[in-house]
Amino acid sequence: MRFTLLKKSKKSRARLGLLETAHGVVETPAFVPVATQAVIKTLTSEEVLQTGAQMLIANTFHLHLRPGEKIIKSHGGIHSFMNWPKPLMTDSGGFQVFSLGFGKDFGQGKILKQRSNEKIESDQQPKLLKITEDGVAFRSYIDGREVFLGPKESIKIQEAIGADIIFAFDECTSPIADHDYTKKSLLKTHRWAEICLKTKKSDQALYGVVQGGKFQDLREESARVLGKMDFNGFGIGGEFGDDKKSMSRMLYWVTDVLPESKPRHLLGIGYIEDMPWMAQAGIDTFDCIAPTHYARRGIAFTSKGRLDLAKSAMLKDKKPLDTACDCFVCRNYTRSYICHLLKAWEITPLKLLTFHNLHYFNQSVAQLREDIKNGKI
RNA sequence: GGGCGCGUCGCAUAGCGGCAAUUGCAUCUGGCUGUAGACCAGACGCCUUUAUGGCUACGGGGGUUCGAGUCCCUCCGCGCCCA
Repeated sequence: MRFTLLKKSKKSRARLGLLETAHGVVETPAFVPVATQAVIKTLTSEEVLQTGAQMLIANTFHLHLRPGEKIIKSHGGIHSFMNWPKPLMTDSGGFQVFSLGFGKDFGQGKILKQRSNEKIESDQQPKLLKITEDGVAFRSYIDGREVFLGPKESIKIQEAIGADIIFAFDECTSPIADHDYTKKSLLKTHRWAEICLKTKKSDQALYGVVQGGKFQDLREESARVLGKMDFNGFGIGGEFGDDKKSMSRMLYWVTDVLPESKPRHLLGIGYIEDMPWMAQAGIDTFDCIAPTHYARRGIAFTSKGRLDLAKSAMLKDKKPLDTACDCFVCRNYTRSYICHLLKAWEITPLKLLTFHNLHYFNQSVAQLREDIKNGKI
């Protein structure tokens, strides 16, 4: 993989770049749709291409559980398995340490939505999994068997899956973890990072993952320590504060320290309205489940905000999802029709909404690239 | 004409003497940011000083009982069977 910086903004840390991989070039900043189980739910790979997607991210933990990396390897890798010709990333499973661990225990996402008195303190363990020095003992949600994933295991699985860019196995920490817990977790993530680098034999690009939660000293330490390691790029993960300002500030701490020449991927963040400040903080790629996830809940993202197509009022609305959008869904279908299909419990509206949302997200980043090119950002 | 069965929140269901009353659908309102979830949570008789509060409620009327959606009588409506 090669990363080329085409332009650096004079107004901010925003940058325009090219990420070249064996499966093609990604123009950055780029949005990366989430294909957890080697599919963008409801769409074929051909349709995903038509949304303007440049790169997808699949998930090591989920693909390891099902169908297992051997099956994928037997197809010659994930690209041919899912018939996706363009670049691919795999997430390491580090997020599942959180989402199936403390995230589940406390019903919390990685963005603190409401203050609570609950705290995760040093040496505390989640209920459903066990975090040790060597990795994490998960329990499969499919058959209940124990599944162990550590830095070595994750890398070996990711090599078998065969994405262009893979991530180091990390622990994504919770917004309610205290400084002590976050620091210990961070040091372990750093030790795991070394093991990942040592384990990898393939020529895939490997990104280290910066952690450190909401704590400036830890974020900076993480960026500094990982930044000196021989990674091809960096993921920025973990919790992201409790409002957009603190999220943005947190990114500056990190991009201040990370080597400028290497690509940065912000893990799991990216509503439309987040894109500009993320780019301004120096983020090159980012993934987010929002467009696909919300689509299956009947929500369209539009230039006027979110639109809930399940609301009965939509049944009489003959406008397209977004009057400013030129995707095939907006050219050919009305809100009324999509509302009808949702109420009739048909599966097609989930596809139409997924397509539109992805198209809209990809259009928005394309516009962002234009804005950087034209010096607006 | 005779026999039997059934009428409970928009629809469908539970209930077999302590009930403003189960569940599903529908409806409404929230939530969702490296995806286990076409998901999750809440509301859904009316009123208010939102309360271990008041009122009105299980087809209509009457009765038994401290207490009835639940038992009895009767009427109305619906269904099935026999003539």
